[in-house]
Amino acid sequence: MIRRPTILDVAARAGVSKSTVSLVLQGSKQVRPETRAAVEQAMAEIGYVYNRAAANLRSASVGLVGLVINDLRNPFFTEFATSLQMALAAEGYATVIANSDEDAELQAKLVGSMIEHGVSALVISPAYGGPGETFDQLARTGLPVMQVLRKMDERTDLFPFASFDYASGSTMAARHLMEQGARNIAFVGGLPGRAITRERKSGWRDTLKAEGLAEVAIHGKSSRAFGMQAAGELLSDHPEVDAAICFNDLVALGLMAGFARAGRPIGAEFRVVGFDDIEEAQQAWPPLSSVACDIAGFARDTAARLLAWMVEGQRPAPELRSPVQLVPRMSSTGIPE
Amino acid sequence: MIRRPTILDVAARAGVSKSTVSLVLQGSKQVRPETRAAVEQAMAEIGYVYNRAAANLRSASVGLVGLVINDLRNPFFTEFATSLQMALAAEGYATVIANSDEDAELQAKLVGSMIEHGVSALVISPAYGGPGETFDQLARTGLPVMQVLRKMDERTDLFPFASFDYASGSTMAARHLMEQGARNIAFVGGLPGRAITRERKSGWRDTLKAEGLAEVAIHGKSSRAFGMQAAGELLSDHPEVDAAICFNDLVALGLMAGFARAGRPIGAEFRVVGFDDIEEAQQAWPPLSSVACDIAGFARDTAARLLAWMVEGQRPAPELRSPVQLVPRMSSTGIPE
DNA sequence: CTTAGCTATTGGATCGTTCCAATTCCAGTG
DNA sequence: CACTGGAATTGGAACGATCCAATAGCTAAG
Repeated sequence: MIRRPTILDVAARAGVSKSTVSLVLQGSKQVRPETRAAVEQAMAEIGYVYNRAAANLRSASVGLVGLVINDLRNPFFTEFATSLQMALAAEGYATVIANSDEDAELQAKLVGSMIEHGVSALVISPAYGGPGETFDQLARTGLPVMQVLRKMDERTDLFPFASFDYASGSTMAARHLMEQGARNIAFVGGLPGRAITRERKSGWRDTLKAEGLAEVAIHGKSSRAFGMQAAGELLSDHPEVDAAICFNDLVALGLMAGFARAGRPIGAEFRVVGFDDIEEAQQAWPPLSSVACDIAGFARDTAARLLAWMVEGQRPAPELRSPVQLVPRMSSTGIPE
Repeated sequence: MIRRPTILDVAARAGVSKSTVSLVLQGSKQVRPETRAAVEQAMAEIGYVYNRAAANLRSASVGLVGLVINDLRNPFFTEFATSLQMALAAEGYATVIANSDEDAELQAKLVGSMIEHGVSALVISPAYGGPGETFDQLARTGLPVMQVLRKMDERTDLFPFASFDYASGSTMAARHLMEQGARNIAFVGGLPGRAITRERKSGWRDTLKAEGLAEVAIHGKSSRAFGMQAAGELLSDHPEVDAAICFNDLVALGLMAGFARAGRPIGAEFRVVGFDDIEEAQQAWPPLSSVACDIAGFARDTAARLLAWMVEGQRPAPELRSPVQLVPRMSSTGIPE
């Protein structure tokens, strides 16, 4: 295979110096329009492709942002990842998306690989567990790093954290269910002890406590399969429960599928609210009420904050909470749309 | 911010030359164990991080593979992307995942950006339309490029293509539905004219033709929303239809939701088969029959083929088809599991 | 006609690695 | 003790861009 052409080849062909070609590449307005045109034509003719590695070697910044996600298969995270990528692309930054698959070791490798590739910032929704030293090391690089949607369980204060105001969402969901007439509201899903589980439960717990109601909570993985399993558990062990707030929409959808399987309708008899308001929520039957997190907007905000940090050195506040919104649908109101 | 340490700093600290440090980095067994240890300690002490950009500048290969996906939000593609990433990670390659969001222009930009970043190979599930010259240019780079799951609509023969044997899957689905007693089988979803739509329809069409049955096809976007809409259309305009093969599981799930909304049960009265067998298919209610594509296995095969190409220069066959399998579930058999 | 003051262009040094040929080291041999 | 040969180590060139200070080209003023 032949050598890829360099700016020297372009320069020779266009009859200018390499420096001029470099200026053209950088879009400097120093160069005369005719010269620029000649250079551009030469580039097109010999099929020149920019070598970013070489450029970065000399001039620090790479215009590359790393994104490490604990579970890219979860549509909520997929949506975040793609939205962030687009927001950053609009500003001329490329994004490297990687999936740690909840594997802390893999996560450490991915982060390392990204740093080696010279990312100028990192956004991470961390996997739990694993050596916290990964993060110490990361902090020592001085790179802008934001943890989003999930706080790491060690060294939580190393990097600014941005997420949603889940606690209010939880309160809204509980109040809404009680207004609809529900009395025994269970909480389903979420691994116990995790910060995010605590947050998403807190409003529910406070509301129930204020009313002196019993608290039924079934914890587990945040998957559709678990929701289905929990449905069985609720139906057999807690027949008095007449509503559920689910850790996320996947659990809620699984729960609804479980009820459907048992021939029990969702809506007026048993009310369900989820978290995240993924696209599927409104297309399920019955449509699923959910605490909506404007994830695309959140991704844009994250991009803006990250850019402010990278470009102007403006480190964001240590903790940021974006507002959430309850979207009532048939699964909690019983009213078809 | 202070300068990142280089191998020169490491060398100074360890009391060796930069060349020795470089050898250690490359894991050469030329260096004496004691020397290696000293170098490694020095690296740890001053917090050295490898600069891949500089390394790549000198020695072509980057160990970076680009992956461009037309719709990363589709769980099928998400699964493929994450599986491919893991398969490549196991071989020491990093993967850059990008989502073109069916935007050919964005796709061109992403491909360009990846080449600039020096990927040593590219896997692409192309968006439709857009300037075919992007691909000509890509072909001219001589990089190993594989198109997967979808053929680009121009210059289809530029790069090897790997996908599933959808035509057989379609035949299996049609035969299965007829064995279950269905007579009027509709095809729902898929944009008309697209190669993949043709493939997924072909077996259905042939089977119906052989039996002299009428063909009802409703084409449209491959989304849950479209499936829901199509359900209404089927119920009002084609009451004789008693089964449907859907372009993919998302459409099928939308269709089932639409039927549920109308109070029409899925299973014995109306049978549905989807394509892709996404995780949700078995967790939906009723569980969705689907033509299963072992996407994780496919991703592994793709990784292996790509590596053979990259490392040994072994270009894969121009067209590869992985086998598919029909997974009958309640949505087509009517039998609860 | 010279020259100041621009603008447009240029050559050389530089970034942090790898590669290569050359050198040093050292134990073993005659 | 000189010499040999292999292992371990080394210095310098190279990769392809950017950056900077210097220079060439040009216009308008003196």
